[in-house]
Amino acid sequence: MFAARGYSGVSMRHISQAVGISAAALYHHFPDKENLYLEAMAHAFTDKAAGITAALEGSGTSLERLERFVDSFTGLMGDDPDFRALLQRELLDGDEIRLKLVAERVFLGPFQAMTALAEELAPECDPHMLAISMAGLVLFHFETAPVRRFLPGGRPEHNDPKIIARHVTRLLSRAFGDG
Amino acid sequence: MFAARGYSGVSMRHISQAVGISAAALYHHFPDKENLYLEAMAHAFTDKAAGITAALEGSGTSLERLERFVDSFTGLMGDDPDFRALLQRELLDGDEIRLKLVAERVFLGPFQAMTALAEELAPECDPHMLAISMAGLVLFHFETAPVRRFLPGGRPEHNDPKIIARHVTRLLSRAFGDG
DNA sequence: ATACTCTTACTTAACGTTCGTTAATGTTGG
DNA sequence: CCAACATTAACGAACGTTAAGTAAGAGTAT
Repeated sequence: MFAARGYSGVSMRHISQAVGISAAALYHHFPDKENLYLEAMAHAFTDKAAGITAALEGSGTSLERLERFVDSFTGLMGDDPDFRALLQRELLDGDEIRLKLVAERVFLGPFQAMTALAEELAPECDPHMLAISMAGLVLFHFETAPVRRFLPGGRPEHNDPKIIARHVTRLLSRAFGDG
Repeated sequence: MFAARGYSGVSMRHISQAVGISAAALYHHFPDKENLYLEAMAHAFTDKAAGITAALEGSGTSLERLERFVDSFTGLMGDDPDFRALLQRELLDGDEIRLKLVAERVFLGPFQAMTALAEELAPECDPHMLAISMAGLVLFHFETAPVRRFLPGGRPEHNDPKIIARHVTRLLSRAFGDG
């Protein structure tokens, strides 16, 4: 619900109704709405990054690991749209404390592996920026899904994680493959 | 205010206080909150795309136009953070009608020019997907600004539109520059 | 086995605040 | 004088939250 409607778009009564208990009963389990939200986020974000990091840290050439990363990342975003929405809402609404927490607890591991891969792929490039570019290249295709259908050339298959992965892999391979 | 806090995070009384009139007076100018929001959006989105389209449709080689597009797009996002935030909020919260309206009124022009450029750059590539990739490559650097400072290698200059533009241009040139 | 308490999980009812919105009423410049 | 623009006051609904009470189960002494 937070993924779909945002923090202030979901009331305690909405949640209670969805769970099947009274609104007051929620306060038996969570001290207040903010803590409920934080625990929901912590639950949604737990173990999401493990697969990504594993794909990046496995064996193989840098191009093979790049392809595995893109496959793993697109797969994650395709499988869990709520995770992606929560993430992007947090980027818009999260205060300093929450963003720092998410950065350290969720992003740090995979991001370090991504920068390491970035340095292998393009040593003359800023690894931080290249890592961000790789992630954005994937994420934006999911982020724009609801509007792309109204843009010329938009087809349902463009929302298929496999198709997105192939496109992104090809693009990045062209840039860094024959380095 | 809608860019910073979202639709349900801003009340009519908040707006009235910011404008310096009573909440009731707002209803002299707008029939209700939703229409006020829609007019605010329409205002924020007006003429935003003209510069992008111009950059894409000018003269020069495809690589030159690519560079001009990236410069123009990063400049726009750097100059008007509210526009970017509203755009991303709309992608999260916008219903079908609103998204279709934004797609046709704001995105269609530049997106068509982007797909045309994409076809020149990489005829064997899906132009729709490549256009999205070009946009995402730029936007994600702005979107992640608040969290990148907590990630390794993050430096303030990474938020500089010029630096972002140079990075993205180089990346895309590597992919499509040498045929 | 019965009666007792204690804890856990829940209920209904209500608190005070804020929400979007409307009604009725000034104020004011052309 | 009148249309435009503002005001104050209030409406009912929804908000987050709290208080007080209840039903069910576990553990334990009698």
